[in-house]
Amino acid sequence: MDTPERNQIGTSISKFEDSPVFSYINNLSPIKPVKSVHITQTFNSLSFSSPPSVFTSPHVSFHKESRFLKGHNFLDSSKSKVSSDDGNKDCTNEQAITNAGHLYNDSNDLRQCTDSAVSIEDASVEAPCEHTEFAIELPQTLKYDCGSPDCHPTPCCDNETVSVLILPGNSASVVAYAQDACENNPTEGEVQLQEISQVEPKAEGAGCDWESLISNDTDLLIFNSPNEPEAFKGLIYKSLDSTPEFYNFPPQLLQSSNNVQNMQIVELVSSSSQRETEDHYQPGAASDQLEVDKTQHNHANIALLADNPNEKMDNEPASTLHRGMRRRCLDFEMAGHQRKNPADGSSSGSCMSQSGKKIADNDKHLLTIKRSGESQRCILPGIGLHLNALAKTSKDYKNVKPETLSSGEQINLSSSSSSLHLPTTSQEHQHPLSISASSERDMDLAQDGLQLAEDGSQASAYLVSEEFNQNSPKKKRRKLEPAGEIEACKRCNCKKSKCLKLYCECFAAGVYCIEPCSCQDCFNKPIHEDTVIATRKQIESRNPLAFAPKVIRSLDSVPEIGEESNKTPASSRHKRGCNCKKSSCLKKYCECYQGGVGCSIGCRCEGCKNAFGRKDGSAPIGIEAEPGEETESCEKSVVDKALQKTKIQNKEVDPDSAFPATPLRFSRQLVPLSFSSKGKPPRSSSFLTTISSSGLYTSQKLGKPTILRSQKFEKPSQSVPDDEVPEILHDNASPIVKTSPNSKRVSSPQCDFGASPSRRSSRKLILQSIPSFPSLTPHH
DNA sequence: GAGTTTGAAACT
DNA sequence: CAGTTTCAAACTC
Repeated sequence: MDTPERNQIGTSISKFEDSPVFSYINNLSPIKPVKSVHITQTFNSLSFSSPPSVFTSPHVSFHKESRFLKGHNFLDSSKSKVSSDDGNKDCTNEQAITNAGHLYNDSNDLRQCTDSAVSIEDASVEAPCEHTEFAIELPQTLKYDCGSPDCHPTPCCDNETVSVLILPGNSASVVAYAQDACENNPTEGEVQLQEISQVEPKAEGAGCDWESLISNDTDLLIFNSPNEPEAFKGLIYKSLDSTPEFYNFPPQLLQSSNNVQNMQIVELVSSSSQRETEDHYQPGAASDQLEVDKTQHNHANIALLADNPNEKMDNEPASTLHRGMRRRCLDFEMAGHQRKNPADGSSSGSCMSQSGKKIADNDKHLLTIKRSGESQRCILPGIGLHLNALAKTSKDYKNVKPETLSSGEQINLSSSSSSLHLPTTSQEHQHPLSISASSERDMDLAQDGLQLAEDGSQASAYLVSEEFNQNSPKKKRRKLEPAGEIEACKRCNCKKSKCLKLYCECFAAGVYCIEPCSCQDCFNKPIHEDTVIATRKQIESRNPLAFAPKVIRSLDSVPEIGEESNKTPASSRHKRGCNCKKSSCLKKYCECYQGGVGCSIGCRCEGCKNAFGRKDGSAPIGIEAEPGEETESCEKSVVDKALQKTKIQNKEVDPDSAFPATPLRFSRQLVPLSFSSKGKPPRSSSFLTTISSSGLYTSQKLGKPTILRSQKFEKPSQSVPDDEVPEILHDNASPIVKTSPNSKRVSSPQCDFGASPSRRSSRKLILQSIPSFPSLTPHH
């Protein structure tokens, strides 16, 4: 009860407190609001803390991603469930999505959000695995400004709130619920139904998976109290400022969540604006209302998206997090009850309507989140969606996209082109089936979700879009997004591999091919999910690390999402090492170079001149350090820049110097976590976090987080490159200053990681006098 | 945009 | 494990 949350939450909480649920939660609540921590940090901590459970393949960076994925999942799930027609919803969805995707990017997102001024009032979701009902309530106000007339000018973002709703549950329950609502309130109910219908298909199966996923993923805050009918499945409080809290949930809770049939939800944010919205919003009432109201008023806020407190939060009281309330249905039958409940008169109707709205809102929240991410868009270029995530996300995205599109912010979502792709909200609505399908995926998504989120920005979007497309032909294909995103969307151009081999960047990255792909006879699509998975498994059977990120970064690298999180430890290396003979490791032909890492002993390259670090151990040329630091995504961006520079500079000077440090940063923000399996940054945008492919797939279909986890765990190596680290790290560890031929001094990437940003700054220092090869390098 | 180069992936 | 082939990205023009 005493939880700090209250303080933060403020008034909203008070209501909440009144509710038994609240008290219950409090009792349980392990959750503690995390305050100060930056979101990015949170992620980091989170992600790092746990190995990339999601992926089989070891990805160092994944940890972070994984969590994001979860977030996505939630979002997705919510989306799926909620397809909202309302433009408002769209907005929310967008936000939510953005949020999810941008956990890392928080700062950016927040900024954007503020700009966008999206406010999400509430989201209450009920997800029933069994019965869980997913009611998302959105206050009318939710509509925030997206441009919809209804929307309040108040910028949600300002208030910031990003709320993410996670809905696990079976869609069925939701549907029923909707139906009830319809009965009660035909108009509202219909709308809801529509939305719900979309969701329905998935829901049932998914719900359970979700839970498991969520629980597994841990990152998610979900927990259910089986006992309580209405028990919250999960509440997450989070102050925007403090992102991290999510993870704070006690394990117990998490576990409990597994048991729980219901899903949880979450989220959100809140800001004064939200509150305002809430105020506007008046819950219909009725039995359900309580829940709804709670949700509305007391939104469970999830810090998931937490934005950088610095940026946005500061403005906002932040404190408030909406609480997501979920009803829980102990029994499937219960679900039916719930359905009835909603149906119950006004309440149901109102609830329904509300719920429906809420759902939509939830999505919106997601969207809103995305918005925040918008800023990120650009940044995010790389978010890669894993197939798993994609599947889910796609669905979710679908929902979201539309909304986002409506808001227009979506477009921004960078790379997330996915969002862009998102065709339109309409699609979502149109394709309930897809949603159902998504449900499974969603489950998986929970795991992958993080990735999605990360990748999400870009890849995910793509994937999603694809899925949507495939799944729902009806749907309007993704609205093209802003041109900017398109870049991120770049994909493969496979002609003979059917995109089922590692030749295919998409496949290798664990994502489905998307429209942007120019591939022929592509099987790497959700439609061929089975094939993809089977193929993937085969490949993994041969090489368990086949889908692991090619560039392994030392744990140190774990950077905070925020700023330096990107910093890759100096130890970062290419998984297998390159075998370059003619490119001197100075071109993207070289995977090491492409990945922004120096060549290591493991490389068999000839005439290595890798600017990031030579095989011989010679210190990488100044530039190196930076690139290494960045995540793959970042790397790509960095690399690209570096390459460009190198091209320019190299012509004159050694390529080594070519890489600029700055780009990395930039990229980082965009895609902090992600790193493509290949490390193919090339695509710039796609940094999908590589999720272990296996994990993804498994998660997708199976929706069994556990399995995935196990898999993931199996591959320790990926998770931590410690092995590699030693040499490199050591080198890096010591802040080595390298001078680029250009005369720039560069600290080794490691330095960046380990070191504070200050180092970076130091990098820029130019030391012409210093020999290109720093004696510093410990290596021979 | 076509053609070439390159090196990873896949195959033997 | 080594050698060869296939493949698609990266690169050049």
